[in-house]
Amino acid sequence: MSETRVTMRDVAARAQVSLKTVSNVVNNYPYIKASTRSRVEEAIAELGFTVNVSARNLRRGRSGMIGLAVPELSLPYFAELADSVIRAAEARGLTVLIEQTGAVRERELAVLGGERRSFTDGLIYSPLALGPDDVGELSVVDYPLVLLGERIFGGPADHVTMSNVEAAYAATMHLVERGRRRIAVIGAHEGEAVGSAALRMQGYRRALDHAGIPFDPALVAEAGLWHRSTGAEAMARLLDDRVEIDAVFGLNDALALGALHVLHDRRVSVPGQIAVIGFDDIDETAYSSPTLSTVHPGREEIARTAVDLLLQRIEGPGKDQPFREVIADFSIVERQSTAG
Amino acid sequence: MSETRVTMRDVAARAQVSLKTVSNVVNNYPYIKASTRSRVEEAIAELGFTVNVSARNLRRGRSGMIGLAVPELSLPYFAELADSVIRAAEARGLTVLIEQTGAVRERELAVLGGERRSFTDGLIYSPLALGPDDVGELSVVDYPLVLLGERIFGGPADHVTMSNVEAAYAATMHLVERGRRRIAVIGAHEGEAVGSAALRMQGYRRALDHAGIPFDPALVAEAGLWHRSTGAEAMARLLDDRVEIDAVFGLNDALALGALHVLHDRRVSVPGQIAVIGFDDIDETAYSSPTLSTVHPGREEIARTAVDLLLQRIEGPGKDQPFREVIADFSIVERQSTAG
DNA sequence: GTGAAAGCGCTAACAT
DNA sequence: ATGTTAGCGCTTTCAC
Repeated sequence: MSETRVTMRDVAARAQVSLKTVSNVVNNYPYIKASTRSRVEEAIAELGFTVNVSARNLRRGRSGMIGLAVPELSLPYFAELADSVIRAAEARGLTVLIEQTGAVRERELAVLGGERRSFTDGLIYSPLALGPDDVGELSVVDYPLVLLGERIFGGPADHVTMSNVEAAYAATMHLVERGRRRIAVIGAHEGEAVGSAALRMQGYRRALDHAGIPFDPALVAEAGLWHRSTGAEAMARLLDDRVEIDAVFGLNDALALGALHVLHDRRVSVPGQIAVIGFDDIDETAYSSPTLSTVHPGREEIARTAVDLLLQRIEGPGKDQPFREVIADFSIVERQSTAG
Repeated sequence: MSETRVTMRDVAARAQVSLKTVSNVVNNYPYIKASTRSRVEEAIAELGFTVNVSARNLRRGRSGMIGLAVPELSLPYFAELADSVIRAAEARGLTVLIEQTGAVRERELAVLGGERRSFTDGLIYSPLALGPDDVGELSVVDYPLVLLGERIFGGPADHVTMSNVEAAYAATMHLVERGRRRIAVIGAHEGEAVGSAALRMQGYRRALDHAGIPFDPALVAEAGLWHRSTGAEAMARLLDDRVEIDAVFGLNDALALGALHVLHDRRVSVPGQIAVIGFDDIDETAYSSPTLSTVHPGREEIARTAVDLLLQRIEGPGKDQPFREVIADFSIVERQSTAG
């Protein structure tokens, strides 16, 4: 069934050339006589040769593969991010190896020292459970690393993030400008100083301040995990507590979609009685009922930038530069849930 | 910044043992004196040694890595499938390399002969654009391969699929049993003989036959791509054409969710006026408004089975067995969209 | 229980 | 424009 693998040596013998010439052809070395090249290509085709990438990697000391560590692919934001990273990497000739951490601190740390780091040229790392206390773990890292997200700032690595505070400010102002004053927020993490939750809350409060609306703690609903289910639960709690509300800001889309679901269930009209805005602009927001206004975080740009920074650390001119922090652009996408 | 890599040779020198002994320790070879082992482990820790996987792979002729080719991670079904496959593979000590084909025939074929096949021990392959005519391409494959889905039956590879016809029959009967007679179906692919669309349509028609309901072509809406947007368009077309409808069967959840969206927009009550059922049981169906009844296809089981079959082809007792076809169980999940 | 030697398939350096 | 040589880091016989 499985014949022994065809090697370059076989191709060389068949094409009556040296090993090196075959290698040159395979690697598109430019200076090869056309006749030689075609003879080699013929032999390759006839024998069905493909390079052994393990051998190539060993020799080159590089694998052309980068890791992407995300919490979970079943969270749409990360699935879409992975999609974008794979495309961006492909455009640069890199292959992406996805690792799921489950947003568990232990597993997030394990990824940093895992065996996979030895056959990956670098890592794009999107932690959800790590915090500033873990910066130490990052500084022992001796391979190219790009951080994504807002868990760790000023860490010993390149960092791509978005302007969370400004974006949350803009989202809140979007509601304020439409006459809303009792704006609930879903997804807060009490006592947390870093992370998307804290930053987005900051933007929310800043907008209220700016608009002269007093901050009311009763309007803040916690949600540890940012899933549809927790968003739904938080929304239900707010309604059950009979808090007066005319708008909801979900700190991510999943939360907002969960909230939307509960509002629909309870026959609360959106945006009539309560306007809703989310954050992330996942695909689904364009097809919910009603469609969800949200913050578009520039996912593609983030992915592209992360890959580029990593590539520069791997080989490029950025190899020894000080660590850089890139902040991606955002925009507000207005849909039905805040219309009118 | 980057010191030269620590190799087994360095560890051996430090621990005063031979290369082989270090290798034995790293690979958990059982017969090593405890004192030797701990000395080696100490040296490994002190030097921060990790095995070079490229070298190991080259030597072993295996990488411990399997490919998973899917259309797109941004399609929730495939994101969730990828999640499941990664978990199942991890449990067997395998790493998964995801490849996106974009559901483009050309790219689906390219994956089969791609360079990545040379550092992957096998492939789990979920084509969307291929058909029976492409079976030939599969038979030249000389590595372990497991097919997923319903594009290719009786092909030269192991195959994991679900009982599409029976599941679609059950979904349709679910509507019939709730008194629905004018059941529209969204997502048909005209003139296609294989694939999920054709099989699910078959189940639909069989259920109508069984219930003595005449088949009405006016109730069949095409949708080439199974996205929310195409589902929404198809639903809008049906409504605009004023076809009499009391239920909708979306051939997948995305289509059904798109339809749900349009119904909500047009103030059609679900399930009051029109009941809706989908297919796939993606996470989102539990949080739409209303929640969506659907077919649960046993995603976890499919993933686990696929990994197991592949592993058997790679190393196990199944290496030279005839090709197997495994059909996973399904179940109907009743939610609000068909309740009452 | 441990060591010595060979070589997996490829590419980089240095010829020619 | 092509060939020769050496060796990437590891595992695998086969000795001892």
